[in-house]
Amino acid sequence: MANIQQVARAAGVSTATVSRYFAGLSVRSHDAIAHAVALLDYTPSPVARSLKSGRNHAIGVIVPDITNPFFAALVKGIESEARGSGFELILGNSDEDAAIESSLVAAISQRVDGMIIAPVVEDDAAVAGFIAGGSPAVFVDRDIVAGVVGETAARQTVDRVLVDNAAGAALAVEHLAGLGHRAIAVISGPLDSTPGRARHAGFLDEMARLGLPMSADLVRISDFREEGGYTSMAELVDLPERPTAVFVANNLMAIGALRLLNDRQIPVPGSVSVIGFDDLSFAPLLNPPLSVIRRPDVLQGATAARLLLRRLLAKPGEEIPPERLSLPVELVIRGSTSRPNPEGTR
Amino acid sequence: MANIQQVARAAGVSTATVSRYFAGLSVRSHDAIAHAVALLDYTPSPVARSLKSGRNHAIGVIVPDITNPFFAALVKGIESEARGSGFELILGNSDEDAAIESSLVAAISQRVDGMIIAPVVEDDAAVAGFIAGGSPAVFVDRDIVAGVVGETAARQTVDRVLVDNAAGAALAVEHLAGLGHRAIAVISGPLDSTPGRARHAGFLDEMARLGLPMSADLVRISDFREEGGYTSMAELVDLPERPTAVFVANNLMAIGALRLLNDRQIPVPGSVSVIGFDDLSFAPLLNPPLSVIRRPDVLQGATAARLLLRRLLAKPGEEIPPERLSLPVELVIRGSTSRPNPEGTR
DNA sequence: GCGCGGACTGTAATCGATAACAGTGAGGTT
DNA sequence: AACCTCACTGTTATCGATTACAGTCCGCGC
Repeated sequence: MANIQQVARAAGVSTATVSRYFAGLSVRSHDAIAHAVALLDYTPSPVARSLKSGRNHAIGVIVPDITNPFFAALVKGIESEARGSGFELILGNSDEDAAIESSLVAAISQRVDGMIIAPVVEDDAAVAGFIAGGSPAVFVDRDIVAGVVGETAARQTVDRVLVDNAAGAALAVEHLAGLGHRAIAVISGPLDSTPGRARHAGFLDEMARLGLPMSADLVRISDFREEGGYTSMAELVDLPERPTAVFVANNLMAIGALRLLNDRQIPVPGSVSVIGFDDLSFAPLLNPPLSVIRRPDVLQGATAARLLLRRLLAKPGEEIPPERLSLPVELVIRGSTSRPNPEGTR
Repeated sequence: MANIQQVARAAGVSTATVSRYFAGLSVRSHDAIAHAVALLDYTPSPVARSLKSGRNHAIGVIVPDITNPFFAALVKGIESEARGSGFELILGNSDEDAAIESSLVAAISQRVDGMIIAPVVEDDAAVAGFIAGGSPAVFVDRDIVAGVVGETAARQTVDRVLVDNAAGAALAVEHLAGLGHRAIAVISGPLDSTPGRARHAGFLDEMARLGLPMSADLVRISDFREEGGYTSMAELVDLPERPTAVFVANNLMAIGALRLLNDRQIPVPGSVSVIGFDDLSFAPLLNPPLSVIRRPDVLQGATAARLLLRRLLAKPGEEIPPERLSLPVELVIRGSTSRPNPEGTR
């Protein structure tokens, strides 16, 4: 690849003039430079530009699992928003592992101008360091909790794009209770994650508000993975008093739960109603079609990207107060939830 | 972030010595430097290193649609392979659009050392330029065809990781024919893509080999998207002589096709058998469970990454002959395929 | 004591671009 | 004619690291 010196020589000007040409300033030798550029197929080196300017024109995106359709949709939303602005995406997949997440953040923090992070846990020193270093970040599905490393810095320059997890969980409980269910179980995600905790709390609060009984047996804390949903559901159906309905706190665990019910040939919703959190494009085609709490996934990514780009494109000195957005969720009723079967639970 | 000068000053040595310290050479002031580095929290700037060395320690990954579970799995495979080697991933989503793909390649080609591309079409000048510039690339699902821009350069330095598309299509036909189907339709992808063409040809060849009748009505050329599968299936079921089985050449179109059948309440496989290409984690849970031709998706990504890294890590001057790997596919029989219903097609 | 080799070190050029600064020359004004 | 202004241009330092080259210093052998 040609460099600016070769172009300058070919056009008979200095490198400064070529640089100005690319900055859009008016230049006497405009045509000669254009000709030399075309001839040599020259593009300014982004690396050299980065070094000089301190800006990378790249944003880091860290997700726990790109094969989870929700995160894929999130990345798609981010991508479409970033592309137009000339920012590249550097992607990291943390595999739901906090240590990997940490090392990913450390590895890319000098190559990006900002990050969008859907964190595994809420306390990550590498993320805190990135933010403390003055770089902007946007948290997806992670609120800022007190007493955590880097909390102070985060309150100032970190935007958050959340969904109303608690309301979603409440919506699910309300729906099931409205159908007549009383013995409602929950398969929750890790409680040290924002969505895990918020959905769990939303579930319990709504159960209490409706005066529904809640036994410890009916509460399973799992891991947001398909296998976790599978084994948790196995534990629930083996209970002496099997629940008539289950709220599963994310999409992968819901798939795992359905798979267990399928394997055991337990009719859904005949014997157990199931409702998940996070929609799936193929949810209507499942057997039975899965009722879910849906959130705007692509939009959540696009919003995160927009908040980040707003900071990155701000004029120096411009103060931008951190945003905390909460996107609405909705109940999508399909075939996996129905009235409880009066003939008993088996 | 501190720079090498500050570290050098703090340790009382020159920048060259600090640089050598990081290169692992033996240095008298080892401890003083280590101390200064820890104190200042210094990490060498990857941008400055890139500029000096000409290597970016990044690989570009371009996929048509990250929300397609196959590509998500592919990226996961690439990611896990790249992480260990200290290479970052720069991701681009082309949205199945050749022009976007082109501009993505152009935008990142100076920021990466190599690319893994799952191309939309087979002829892309930007990709050809990247390769002609001496950078290695790996094609996923795209063979090198004669007469295309950059063909010559590509033959020398481009590895390919394919799957045996034709064999997969033949396997599907064989399965359906074995069940007794004769009127078998196909919903193919774009014929200017390698998998589109190879699966299409594999289908037609096997139909001919088995002596099964083939009418133009039964051949639909679509676009590998869910909506395309939906509309193509609508055309097929409206045919006066409705086929008893359909081979759908990718996963998203298969979902679309199932959705149409679902919407029209056409029993599967009672009225029409359906078999897809590319498995889905939730395929067993669909209604009915979808029979598919399966390929090793994560492995395909990991393999592509390994081939690319092998070139990137090679000693200068080392000649590496280009590989063309074809991974095996397998038939997964589930509930969406059965014997044709003798009572007719409706 | 002198010279030599080996181990380490500092100086300075370099990668490719940008931008502050100091010209340069054409055109207009007095 | 002298001078000023304006629009553009070239020279050069700079971003942060690496590395060729040219030392420096120490211990050892003669």
